[in-house]
Amino acid sequence: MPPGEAAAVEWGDSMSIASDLMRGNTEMILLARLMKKESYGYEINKVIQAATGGQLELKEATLYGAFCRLEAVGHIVSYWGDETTGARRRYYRITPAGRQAFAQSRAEWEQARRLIDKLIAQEGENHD
Amino acid sequence: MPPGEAAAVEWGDSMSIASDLMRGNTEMILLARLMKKESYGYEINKVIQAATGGQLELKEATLYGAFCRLEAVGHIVSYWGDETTGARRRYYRITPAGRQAFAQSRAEWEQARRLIDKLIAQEGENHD
DNA sequence: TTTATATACCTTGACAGGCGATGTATCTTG
DNA sequence: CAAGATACATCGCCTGTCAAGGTATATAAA
Repeated sequence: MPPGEAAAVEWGDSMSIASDLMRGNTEMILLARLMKKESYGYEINKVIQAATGGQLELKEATLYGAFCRLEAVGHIVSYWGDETTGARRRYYRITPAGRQAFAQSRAEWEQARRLIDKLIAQEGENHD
Repeated sequence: MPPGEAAAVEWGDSMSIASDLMRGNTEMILLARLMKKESYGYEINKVIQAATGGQLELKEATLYGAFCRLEAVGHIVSYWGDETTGARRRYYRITPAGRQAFAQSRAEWEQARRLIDKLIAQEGENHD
């Protein structure tokens, strides 16, 4: 690792508790991207990697599994792009129900985040 | 629900995405309690409920499963209390390795939290 | 030409943590 | 005596993530 480069949170490798930390947030993160613009799986994953400085990369099985669940409950819809060159792309668009679900997810995340932060606060620790 | 009472995050019921949000944080939360003082399962769960105003309650199967894992990897040790009355209690004490693991977990949690918050930030949302 | 790399999607089986359900035992309160 | 609180434990299920493998097209290097 080049000096000065931060250690990535390697989702899925031995030193990572992180895939459990991500659990339940994957769909929210995807919806967040689709709030900004409709897009397709491969690009969304690249954008997430770029936005986090390479610290977060969704695995393909996780990514497509999440898209599948989101479409099944009507939070997104998909359609094939009309690319005349290169690999085909399946585009996703968020639905009104998806926007609502995102708002709800964000609220639940913020509540959970507050609770966890409260429970691991350092005041009063016993160092015997 | 009485007016003015906040809706609890009901871990495990139908409207709750929350048990997935908790995944991977259970052990950290238990270690956080044991940093403050050694204690036993039932009490720890009550303290967690009190500290979160009833918003978070670990299920017993979750609680004891987590203690079991923590002990298996040497992050806590357990011993039977010497109660002469009432139900027996299994007490837990955090080990030096457990303190180290907690510090690491907290760092990973904070990193994950930052990443998630960044990815769901609202700037630039597209409301077409 | 062949090979490798990037783009782009999909599926299968295994794994692990959380949960509902159930069981045990003791003590207190009505 | 029945009910509820205290206190611990276990079983099997469910679900999201992952490793591994597969398909196909385009471009760059050998």
